[in-house]
Amino acid sequence: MPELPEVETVRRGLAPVLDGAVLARVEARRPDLRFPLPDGFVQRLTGARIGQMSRRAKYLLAPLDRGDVLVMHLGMSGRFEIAGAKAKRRPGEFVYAASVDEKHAHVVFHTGAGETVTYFDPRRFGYMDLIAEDALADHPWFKGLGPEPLGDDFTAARLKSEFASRRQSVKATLLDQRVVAGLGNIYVCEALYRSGISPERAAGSLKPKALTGLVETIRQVLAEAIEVGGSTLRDYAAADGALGYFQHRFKAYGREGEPCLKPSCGGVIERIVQGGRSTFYCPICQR
DNA sequence: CCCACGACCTGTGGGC
DNA sequence: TGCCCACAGGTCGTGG
Repeated sequence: MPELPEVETVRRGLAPVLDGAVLARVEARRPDLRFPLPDGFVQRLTGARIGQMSRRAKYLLAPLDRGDVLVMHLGMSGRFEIAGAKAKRRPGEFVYAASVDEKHAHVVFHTGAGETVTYFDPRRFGYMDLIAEDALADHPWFKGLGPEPLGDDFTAARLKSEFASRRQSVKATLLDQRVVAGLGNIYVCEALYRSGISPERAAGSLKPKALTGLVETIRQVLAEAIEVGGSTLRDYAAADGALGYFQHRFKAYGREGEPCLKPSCGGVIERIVQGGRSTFYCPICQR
C-alpha cells in the first residue's frame, strides 16, 4: 500500500514522538503480522531507547540503543496512530469504524513521555522484525534493494544497465525493488504518464533520452507527493492523522475512461492488467 | 536466470 | 436491504 512518499510521510510523523524516546511498555496483541513477530519481541523492545527514525525503500527503521534495529513494513494497509500530548487528533477518529479499527490495533508502543503509538493493519500484509544493526545491510530484505530514487545513486546510467537485459515491461521493471527501491503501483503509473512512456514497452527498449526523462520524472513525482503528505486512498494517513493530498493530482491512476489531461492529446485513460495489477495510461500520448 | 501467477488477509464498493 | 464479486497502495514462493 504505502509507497515511498507515504512511508516517508509516516516517518516524519513518527519522528517527533519516537526519536530519542524510551519504550516504557510494548504490547504485541497478536503473535504475528504477515510473519511471526521475532522471539522476545516485547522484552527486546521494552526499556530500549530509539535513536533517529529513518527509512529505506518502503521500510521504516527505528535503531535501538541495544544494537538492534526495529524494522517495520506497512504492507498494503498498515498505518500508525499517535495518541497523547503530541497527537493532533483523537484516537479512533478515522476511516474505519472504531470497532473495526480497534480489532486491527496489533502493536502498541508506549513511550516514557506518555505518548502512545499504535500500529493498525487490517489486511496484515505488514511486518516487523528486530535485526542486528551490523547485519542489516546483508539481510535478505535489504541486500538486493536498488537505489533510493531520491538519492544520488539513481541515475539514467544506472537505470540503463538495469533495464538493458530486460524484455519485461517497463511497468513491471520499475515495480521491482531491486531496480529502484520504493516505487509502487501508483507512482509508477504516474511517472510513466508524465514521461510519455507506454507501460507496455520492454524496459530494454528505452532510448537514453527516455531514460533520462524517466529518472527526472520519477524524482519529481515522488518529491511532489512527499511535499503534500502522500496519497490517501482508503486507509492511509500520516501518523498525526493528516490526510495526504497527492491523490488529487493523479493524472492517470484511477482515471479509467476519463480524458487525458495533456493539452490537445484527446486520448482517454485506459486500464489494463500487468502482472496481476492495474495499470492506468493514455494509449495516445504514452508510446 | 527470467517471468507470470497465485497466495497471503480483510474490507469496501458496485451491481443486481 | 442483502448477497456476491471484483478489487485494493506489497511481497514472497512456486513452477514453467
